[in-house]
Parts: sequence; C-alpha cells; structure tokens
Amino acid sequence: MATDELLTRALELIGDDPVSVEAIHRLTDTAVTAESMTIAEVADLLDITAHTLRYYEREGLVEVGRDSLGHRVYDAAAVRRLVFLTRMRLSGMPMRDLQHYISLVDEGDGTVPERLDMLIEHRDTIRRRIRELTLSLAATEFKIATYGGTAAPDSMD
Amino acid sequence: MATDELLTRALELIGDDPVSVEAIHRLTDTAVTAESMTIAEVADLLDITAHTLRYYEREGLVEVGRDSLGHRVYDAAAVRRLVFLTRMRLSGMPMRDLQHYISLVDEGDGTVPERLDMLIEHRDTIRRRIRELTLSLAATEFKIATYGGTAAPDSMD
DNA sequence: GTTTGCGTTCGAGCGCGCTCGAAGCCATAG
DNA sequence: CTATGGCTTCGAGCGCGCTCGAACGCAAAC
Repeated sequence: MATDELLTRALELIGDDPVSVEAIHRLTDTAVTAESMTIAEVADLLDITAHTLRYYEREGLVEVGRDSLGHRVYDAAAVRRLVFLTRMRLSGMPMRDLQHYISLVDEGDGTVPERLDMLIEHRDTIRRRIRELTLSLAATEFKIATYGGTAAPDSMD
Repeated sequence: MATDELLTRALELIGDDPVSVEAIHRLTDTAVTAESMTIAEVADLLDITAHTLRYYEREGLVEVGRDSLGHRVYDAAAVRRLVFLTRMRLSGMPMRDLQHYISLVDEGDGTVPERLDMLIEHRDTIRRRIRELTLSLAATEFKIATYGGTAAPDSMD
C-alpha cells in the first residue's frame, strides 16, 4: 500500500529529531486511543490546553459528549478529529477554513470533492511555506557563516 | 510581488543541489539597489505596504531620512536592513526579537556574539518549523491519496 | 486654479487565536 | 467535615502584527 511508502518518505525527510518521532506516532493515527478520554488527557495528548479544547468545541470544530457529572468525554472519533485539526492548525490552516471543512464533513459524502480541493490547496500552501522557510534558512545560515569573517560583505547588520 | 519574484529566482538558483548560498546573497545584494528609494519603491520591492514600512520605523527597526519635502528617503543601507528584516519576519521571527537584534546592532561590534546566538537560535527554529511542516505535508498528502479510497483508514473526516 | 496623486503624522481599530478569571459543582483524600 | 483539585460555563481580555482613517502638505498635470 501507499502507506508504507509515505511513512518511509516522511521518516527520511524528518531526520532524527525526537519530537518528530513522537509526531510520527501521531501520523500513524494508531496512537493511544483509549476509547474515551478526559479533557486533561486529550490536552496532554495533543499538547494544547484544556482551554483551547473548549474553544475548539465552542467554535463548532468538534462535538463532545458529557458524563453524568457534565464533564466532557472525548470518544475515539472526537480524538481522531482533534488530531487532524491540530495538525492542520499546526501547519497553518486558519480556524475559518477548518470550520468550513468541518461543516462540509457534517454535510456528508457529497462534499468530498470540495474537501479534497481544500486539502490540495492546503498541501500547496504548506509546500510554498516550506520553500520560503528553506530560503530564509539558507540566508540565515549564510549570515551565520560569514558573520564577522573577513569575507563579510556589506549587508552585515 | 517583487518578493515572490526574488524567491522564485533564488529557488531556481538553488535547485535540488546543495544550496548555493553565495548565489542567494549575491542575488539579494545586486537586487534593485537604486542608491535611494521612495517608500512606494521599497514597499514594492519588499512586497509590504507603506503602512508597514512606517510601522517598522516607528518600532525602531530602521532609521530613514527625509528629503526637503519631509518625504522618506531610503538609502542603500536602510533597504539592505529592510531586506534582512522582512526575511526574518517572513521566517517567523517576532518583532520583539528583531527590535532586540537591531538594538544590539546599534550598540556596536561588542554585541556580535549575542547577535550570532540569536541567528543560530532562529536558524534552529526555522529548522524545527520545516520539520513540522514536512510532517504535516506528508500527513496531508497521505490523506489526499487515500480520501474516498477503499483503503481509507479510520481517520477519515 | 483646481484636481490628482503621493506623501506626511497621529492615534485608533481590527482580526486572529487563544487565554484567563470568576463562580460554582462534585468526588475523593485526609 | 473540610479541603483539595479537576471539571463546568460564561464572558472578557490580551498579544501580536499590522491596517486604516483623518486631516493635511506639496507639486506636477490639465
């Protein structure tokens, strides 16, 4: 399947950062899915605050059930959606777009093409951003390499 | 506009090979440096608004002279600094840090080590960000590839 | 000589994404 | 029996980076 292929590629691109390994774990989506989690557990899993989780719910990104005490109960589906949402947020997708995307999901299968369009556009946005950052990285590395050196050109500040 | 152009040219120079940073630097240096520019020209060059340029000046990031009419006159040094500043902004360095960096520049050569530290830290930040984005990109590509397919895993939404 | 257009200063406002504080409920620990 | 701690709702506030509008100045074009 394409899964192994993509995973391998991702691993190659990522390198040896420990954070990335954890993130890869999230990528596979088979991560700690305890069938039902508290807000604190989800917050910890996604490395966001409980405040933010409540905010996402308020903004209509995810529906969360309550237990007998009125406490939030995150089921597997909610957690999966939140994994997706946080990844999209992390890669720069605005709340607005995420809200639109989720509304499409709620409308059913008929909206799959439009959802795909959104994902493709977002993919392209990420690619552009990576290119930008790669360029800035190169410029920054150059500046570090030449800073104070005899070869330092005139743009040193 | 002009920035995109610059970016594209630079990316062409870079290609897939080991980044030829010198070429980038030459590119930025030999870029339209008309010895003295108006705010509109600089805004166009950097692809930011005149408002933003005035804002940067207000925030102490750059000093700009005036002509007999009180209009801003950007000399080559100011433009070079602004090229640097916009690149740093584009790669995510906060205004605060930029303000600190510039204050170090104004303090003289004694602050070179600290400036280098800042650049190195920023370089690492960019690298981390690129890793993050690379991961999100892989995840997004995976989702696109499997969306609606029979092999769709459980994270479909 | 008025209009167009680009510039100036100043201060206020905005959009985004959280982030927080207050007041209260409930359950378990000491 | 109280205290602690984690949860709830609600609404307000904040930090960042612009972004804009108002009121004005000057000069070249018509």
